[in-house]
Amino acid sequence: MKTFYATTPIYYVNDLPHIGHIYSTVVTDALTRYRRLIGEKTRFLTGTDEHGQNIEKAAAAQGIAPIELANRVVERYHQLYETFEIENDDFIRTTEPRHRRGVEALIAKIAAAGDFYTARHEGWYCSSCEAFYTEKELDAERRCPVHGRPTAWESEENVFFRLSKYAEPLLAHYAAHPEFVRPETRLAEVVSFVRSGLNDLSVSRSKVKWGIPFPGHPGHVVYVWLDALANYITALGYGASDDRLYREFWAHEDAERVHVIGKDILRFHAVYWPAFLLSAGEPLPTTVWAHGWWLRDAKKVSKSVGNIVRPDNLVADFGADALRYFLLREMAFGQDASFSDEAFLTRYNADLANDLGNTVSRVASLCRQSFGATPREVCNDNEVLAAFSEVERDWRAAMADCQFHRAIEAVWKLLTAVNGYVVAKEPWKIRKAEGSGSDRLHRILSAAAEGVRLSAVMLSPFIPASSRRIFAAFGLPAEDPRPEDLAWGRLPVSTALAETPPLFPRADADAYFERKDTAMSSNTPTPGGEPPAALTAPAVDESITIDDFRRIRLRTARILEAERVPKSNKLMRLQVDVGGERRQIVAGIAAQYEPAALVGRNVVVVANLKPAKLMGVESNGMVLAASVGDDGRPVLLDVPSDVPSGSIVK
RNA sequence: CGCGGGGUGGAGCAGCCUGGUAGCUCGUUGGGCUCAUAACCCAAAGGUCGAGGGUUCAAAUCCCUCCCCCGCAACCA
Repeated sequence: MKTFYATTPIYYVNDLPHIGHIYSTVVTDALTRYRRLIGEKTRFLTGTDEHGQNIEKAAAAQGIAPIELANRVVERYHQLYETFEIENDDFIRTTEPRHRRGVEALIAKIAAAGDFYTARHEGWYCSSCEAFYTEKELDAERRCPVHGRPTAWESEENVFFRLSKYAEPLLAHYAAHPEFVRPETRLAEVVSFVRSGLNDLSVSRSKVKWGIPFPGHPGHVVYVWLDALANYITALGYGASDDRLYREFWAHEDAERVHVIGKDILRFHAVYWPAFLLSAGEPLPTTVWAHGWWLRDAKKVSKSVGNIVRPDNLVADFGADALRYFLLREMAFGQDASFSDEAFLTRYNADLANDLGNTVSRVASLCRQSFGATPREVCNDNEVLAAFSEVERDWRAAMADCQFHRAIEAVWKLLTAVNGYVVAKEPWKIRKAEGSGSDRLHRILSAAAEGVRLSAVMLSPFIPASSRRIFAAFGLPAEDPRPEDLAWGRLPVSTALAETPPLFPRADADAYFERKDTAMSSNTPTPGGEPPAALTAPAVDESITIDDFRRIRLRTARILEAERVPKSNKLMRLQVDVGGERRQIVAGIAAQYEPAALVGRNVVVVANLKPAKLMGVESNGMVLAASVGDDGRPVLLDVPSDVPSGSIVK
């Protein structure tokens, strides 16, 4: 039997859930719900990645054990999944014994294939990346290119995986299975990366303690990615005595295996992971689907807190389905999209309130007013039925290619067809002219109602809770639909209908933003109650004591010289006089100020800031400036010219 | 040559791989309907598809060059 297995990435517990995590999870949920709806046997896995030095450190900083930190974040995820009705079949945590056992089994197989060897690994190590860098990759200060943090020379005996051996087999696999990476542009990236040559991969760490001990190498733990990627099969019982799920959903010729990921972790999923599996002699995933990123529309959204409406507020005010809908509809799956509150409100009102919600209430209320029930028969010959056949075909085609936005668009065509049909047939006039016993009236309203019901069926993977409410509005049980419900003519006949509240009450966008403004700036709680805890960062007490403040030495200073730092957009090199002492300060004001206009100005500087190099220029302090407007444009603070330089500011 | 994404009617986007009437949503204008959440339906206006060159019978789409914008990073100490 054909089976379908979908996974999200496992989320690093270093970070609280955000829009990106929600998106990956909602997408995978929608995909799995769809496959189940068309009659496939599905399984949906998500979970958390809990090992690594970063977790170790974050936990230490909070004075708790790593597992305790993980437990807290996992709890957030569970709350989040409940809010969004995520129907995962399993939730794996890499700290679970079943995972460790599976990783050990995978490592045993790779070892048996002769693909591990030990060697000395030396290099400049960044503890934030948990990665080594070559001299070339670092700057003059030997700082890590990712974090800009200092690296340290480390030398350790490591286990290496013969990744280089799999370059050719991987390329052969990509060529034979163009669907292995989607969208296609991403496959091209992967191919070019592998063509450029693969280095063997260090897969053990001795610096890290918080991880799975590497079998046969005391003092070493398994490299986080080898550990993490294995979750996709360890959760199926790989390496356990009962591995039925693994055989059914992974190692089966009719098993489809899809990893939904963000494009930032493509390399790990499309190169390392299949190489591990090839080595172990296990089947590869069918498809790695790399989606784009949600960008924040910087132009329109103010960075000051007042104007930002966060997703948790949106959920509190409009419901999780509204956000699910927005995420799936707004992003062309695979590409980047931007998230803005204006776009959300527009989608909400135009699509959910006006089209979907209004159509449901329009048709339901026509039935209720005419018969107090659903029509007494189902009409099998009408324009809505014709539209449905076409829409269902488009919907399936779009979903087969994970084009959620197109699938949704298709369903909207059916809603438009229903509305057009109702306008053309004018059932309210028929009721007046012929009464509620009219055959014509029953047939017309049955066609309209059946169109709405089928829209709800096709939308159920995306907005499950709303679909159930629509079913209830038409006298059906408020349950997720089953494959047989995806056919014309399943509307119950002559079933009493009760009045139902609007599905998506129309929102007044202007009032909404205004209210949010006030709520935020006056620091009062949101009227809708507490936002879901899962989306809220823990409160931090940001007050400092007077002693903290005294540690900052603020002084007035006079600018003696100013010149732009070569090849820099923002940096200005200043020579200032601080009470007789001359020092060089670099400031990010070159875009706003002309050097000549700065000379002779009196400013405030932080005199005891640790020196730093910016674009290779040393800076011994910081010039204070107000941050103005959305883009934080710096405006220097002026000091009256009669204040002597070097005066204390407090 | 830092990495990546993008430039398509007023706004936001799809189409580009697999050349052949430029499509969707919002907005605007006019009309229709009054069952429905001031919702719905119909129609119209509005585009040198960033610029230039090339390939071709034919280019938004393929090739080359250039310009501009946005993330991230480098540089906001």
